[in-house]
Amino acid sequence: MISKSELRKTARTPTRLDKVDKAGASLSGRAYQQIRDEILRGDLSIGDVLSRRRLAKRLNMSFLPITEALKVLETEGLVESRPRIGTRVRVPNEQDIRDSNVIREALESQAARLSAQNMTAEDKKQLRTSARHLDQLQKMCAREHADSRFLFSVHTYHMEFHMRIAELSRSPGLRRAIEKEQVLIFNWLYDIAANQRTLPEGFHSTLAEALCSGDPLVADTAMRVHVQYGLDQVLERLANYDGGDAWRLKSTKS
Amino acid sequence: MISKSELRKTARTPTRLDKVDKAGASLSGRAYQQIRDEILRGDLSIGDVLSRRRLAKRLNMSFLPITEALKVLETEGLVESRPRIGTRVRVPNEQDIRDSNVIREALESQAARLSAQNMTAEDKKQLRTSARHLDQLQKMCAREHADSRFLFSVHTYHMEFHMRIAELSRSPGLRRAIEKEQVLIFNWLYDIAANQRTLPEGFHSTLAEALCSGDPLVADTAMRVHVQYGLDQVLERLANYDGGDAWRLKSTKS
DNA sequence: TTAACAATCATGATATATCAGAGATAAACC
DNA sequence: GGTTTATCTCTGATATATCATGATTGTTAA
Repeated sequence: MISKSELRKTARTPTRLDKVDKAGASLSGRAYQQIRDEILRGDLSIGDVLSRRRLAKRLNMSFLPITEALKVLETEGLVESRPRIGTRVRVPNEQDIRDSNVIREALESQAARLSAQNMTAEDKKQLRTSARHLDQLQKMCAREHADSRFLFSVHTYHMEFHMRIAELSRSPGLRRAIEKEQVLIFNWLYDIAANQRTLPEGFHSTLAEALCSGDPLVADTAMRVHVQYGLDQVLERLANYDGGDAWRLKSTKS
Repeated sequence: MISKSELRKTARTPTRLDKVDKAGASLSGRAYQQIRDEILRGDLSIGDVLSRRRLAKRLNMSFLPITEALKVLETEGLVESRPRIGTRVRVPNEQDIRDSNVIREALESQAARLSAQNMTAEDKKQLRTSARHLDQLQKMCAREHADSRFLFSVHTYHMEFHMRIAELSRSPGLRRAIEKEQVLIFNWLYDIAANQRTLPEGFHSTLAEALCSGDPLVADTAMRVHVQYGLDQVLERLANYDGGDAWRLKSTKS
């Protein structure tokens, strides 16, 4: 059994929402961070309309910084905008999910290759521990219906596990790319596949072992299996989610 | 021997600079395209300073659309900006090149895998032809000192060859990602390794054959070899290129 | 001659104001 | 009652103006 404090202890790298960056320097940077966080936290869900003016009022700035922030978020694929109509949190279609998974497979298998070559004994020990914890946590999720708060924290832990591997590749650029792609599918998966699917026994431990083997090809293959798993379930759930062309008349809370 | 008209004929997909998109609709979209093209064409080279006001005057618009365009180009990694100091075409360091290559390897090997599975007989035939042409063209470049106009067109042809493979993966998202990464390193490589290095005999034909084999793993490996080749030479040339902290006092032509 | 300093200039960041287009709404017409 | 149309409000897009800050340059004092 794992307590929450223990959970935090293993995840030492603050690699997710809580990066302050130099982006906080400018107003547009702060707006970017704020909106991004709210999307990632789920405060804004898929399809929610983002009014520049309302956001400006809420964040205490003119809507020019907001516009820039949304522009960036749009190029990152987190929101979508149609001229003179509106901006909303992006609603992905099946192809988007598929593509995202293809790219994720490419990037993370590359990270697996590099990590397998670069890991120290200490790295391996930590990764094995994380994997074991994660497997236990997810088994708990599958068994009883945990509250969404707990589900979220497990999801966060899962994400950090993958980001750890990305870091072990020792390629900052690759890490950034993976983080971006993770972020992209983050809210999609989290929103749609809210109740975790059941995973094979020792799902992450197996992956960790493959990485620790030191063989790039083995690591690559294991990661591909890992990423591919469960794509179909997600797609199936997505099918029930519409939100296609309804742009206005949504919850216009922000 | 290959004529230029023949060269065009084989490259049927207009997948590069000349995309008009819906980006041309808005002023900021047009600005984005224009500036991007000029960087890619080499009219603006690495380190060149981009004054928003001058650009605004030159493109006949206020500098707000320019600002948005540069913001997007910045998130794409084509330009870099320091608050209240200036904006310039991005000057990559060694790590940037390395990372870019790692990502490119990941994405393109993935494309190779998928392509190997998806290609029709017709696709294979066309790809083989393109590869043969490309090999011939590059051999010509290596032999005599061709003019930069010709070098550029060969480089373009090379890029289109890779984009063809990206398209054969049948994953629009992957294609987009590859194009973006290609664009990123495009001007770097073109500027720095202006005179082509000599390539192994039948460099691209070998790759094409691997793809046509239909085996994902073979295709993957071949693509990795292809991408990796010559990275060191590029890095060596980059070392001679400084431009580190000199922000102002550059050619302030735009 | 050189080092410190101050004025000036250019830059990006931001605010405010205005514009044009798309949807929604409701009145008017058949 | 159902359909059309006019208007009204919302949106993002753009222009202009102003601000704070870093860079440059010219001046002055040692």
